[in-house]
Amino acid sequence: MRIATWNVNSITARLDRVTGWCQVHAPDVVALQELKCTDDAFPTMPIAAAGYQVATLGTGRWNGVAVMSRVGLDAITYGLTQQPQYDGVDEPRAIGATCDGVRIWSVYVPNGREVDHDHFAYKLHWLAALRDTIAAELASNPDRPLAVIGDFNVAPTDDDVWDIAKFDGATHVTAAERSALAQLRDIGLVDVAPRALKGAPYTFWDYRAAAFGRGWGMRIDLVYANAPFAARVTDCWIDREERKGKGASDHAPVVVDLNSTSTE
DNA sequence: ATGCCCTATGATATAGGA
Repeated sequence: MRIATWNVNSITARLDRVTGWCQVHAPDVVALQELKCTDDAFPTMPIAAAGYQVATLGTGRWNGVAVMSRVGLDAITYGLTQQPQYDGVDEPRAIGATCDGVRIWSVYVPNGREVDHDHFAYKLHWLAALRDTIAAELASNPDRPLAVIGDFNVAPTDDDVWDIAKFDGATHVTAAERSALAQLRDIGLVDVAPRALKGAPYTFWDYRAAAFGRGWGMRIDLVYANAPFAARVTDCWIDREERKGKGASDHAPVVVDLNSTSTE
């Protein structure tokens, strides 16, 4: 079973890239982030033509998440339990679905903007709500494979950015954000380490300053898996090829391959 | 080395990205 996560930075702008990538790599499940469109505007028909059912949560120009699946799409959950609002708005940043017995959460964690910004406090609250939501699912269904995948907007370690000295005082690398990730791991999730096909294992390169060509990347798109999921992982890798060329998202897909349970 | 930004919007600038 092949599962991918990809911040596409607009599904309508990236539609041909997404369907083309699916043709080449044949994922069974794809978690999308930053749809930047409403549910009504989501290109459901082209995605269906590519062979995928899809569950979406999108409200417009910002945020938006989805799960695409060609192996079933059940028990869809929209948003987190007690998800905090930002500026009075329930933002579309999390969607859960069960695909062939595997529980998948596609998440787009708030950016935080600046450490002294309201958005940063919102980011930490949002991560706490994510922890609580997933902890409840793990408690009620401990043997079911589960993974939270998506754009976490946190680099877990200093090695996950191209130059930690450049991040002094910046978001994405603070102790508070990394502590929130640690609390997520404490409920029984592990960070499934991706294999870089070339260079460092980054998943994001800013559009500005030719960051990709310079290797100025970050690993912020993560696979957080429970033990039953992690036990089935045969490979995890980052498709940096997809970051190249005109019309690329600023994030590369992260792919995780699982073995089958048919021999059990 | 895959190049000095990209996207959506009540657009002709702006917010947001990280």
